[in-house]
Amino acid sequence: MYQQLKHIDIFKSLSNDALIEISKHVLGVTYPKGTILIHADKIEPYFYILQSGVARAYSDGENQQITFWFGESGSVLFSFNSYINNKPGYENIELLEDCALIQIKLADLFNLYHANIEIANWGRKIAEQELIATERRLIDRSFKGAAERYQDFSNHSPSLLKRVALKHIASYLGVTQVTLSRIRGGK
Amino acid sequence: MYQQLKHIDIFKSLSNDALIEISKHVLGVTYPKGTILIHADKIEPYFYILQSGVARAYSDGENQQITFWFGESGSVLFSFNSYINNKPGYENIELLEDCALIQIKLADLFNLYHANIEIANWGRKIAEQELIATERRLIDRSFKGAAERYQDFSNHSPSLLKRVALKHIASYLGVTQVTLSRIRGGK
DNA sequence: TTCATTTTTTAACAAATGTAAAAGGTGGGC
DNA sequence: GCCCACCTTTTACATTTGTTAAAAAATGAA
Repeated sequence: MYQQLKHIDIFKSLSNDALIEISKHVLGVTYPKGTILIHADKIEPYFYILQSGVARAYSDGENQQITFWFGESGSVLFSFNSYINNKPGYENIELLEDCALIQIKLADLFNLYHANIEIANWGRKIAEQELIATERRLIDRSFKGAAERYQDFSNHSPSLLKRVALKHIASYLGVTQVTLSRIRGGK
Repeated sequence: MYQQLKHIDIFKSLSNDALIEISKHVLGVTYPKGTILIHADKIEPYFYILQSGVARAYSDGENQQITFWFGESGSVLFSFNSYINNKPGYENIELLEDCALIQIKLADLFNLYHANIEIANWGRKIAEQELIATERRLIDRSFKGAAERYQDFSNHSPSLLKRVALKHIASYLGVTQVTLSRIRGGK
């Protein structure tokens, strides 16, 4: 397992010693397209790193589903509220393709955080990177119109644009599917 | 300084030993209303904890300012991109009242993160809490209408509603001042 | 292929929000 | 107290986006 982790981007900042510690607790898993890996309103005990495939996080509203996150190879994938507050989360995570993932129990990860200072700081940086990306998206919702957000998305994530249904991209961008269709049609 | 930190909420999860370590590097400071404590496009070298007063973070657009964060007593206050990536940030932070703050150099804080595992995990939790709050706001922008976002804001932050100019609250909620005025008028 | 299902686009209309300008309100400094 | 600057509300109109429904296009399984 150690040999495998070594080549994954997110682990590249770690020393060999730290990586060996982590590798004792991880498992490679695969799930088919359509799997709901994380369920809303449940405490989900695993943390995943996506190695191949695409996933989305969404919440259910009264008459709509809002997709608010996409993951591709290299993304970390977990129930925010389970991970952070040990409480049931608000998001479902669905695999949009067959996926290969690295799996680690939250309990094991927390033990590592409290036993190994290098891993604790690695975990800190993961949260910080997610934070800055999320805040940028929030700000963009105010500054940029829907058309510009769509352009940015196509520029930064051309592969998601090809692989993910437009209805999911529409809600990710904060518009209805009809509006996204209008934007794409250039009207 | 240690005696002072002891009574601040954000430090309450720390052991005495860790708090003593931190207290060696912090300084209590005060700044008047109107001070721009953090400047966009600069690497800002300090991390602050707000003890009294109110602050806002905003970015400048072409013909508007977007406020995307408010801080009250207990909030942490720093340039995200300086702190996380050691690069110039995108936000200005303005004090909306006279403020008392605890100040610590980022360089010192990072040294503490790498020297003390308890402080490293404390820093991890700070980022995680900001992350979950920011993601919730992003999701609420899709699920809730402007009127409901305003209601939530008044319920959760009645004191901000009293102390902060409505034009700042409007952009925080993602609407124009005219729309906010309409919502408040019940129309 | 063909059929059934799902996704995407289009259309017509309704609702929400934005823009610009004016009027009213508020508070600080002289 | 008065004036000035700034903040908030109001009005009228323009624009964007949403809603609903239907048609067209794409997808996938037998």
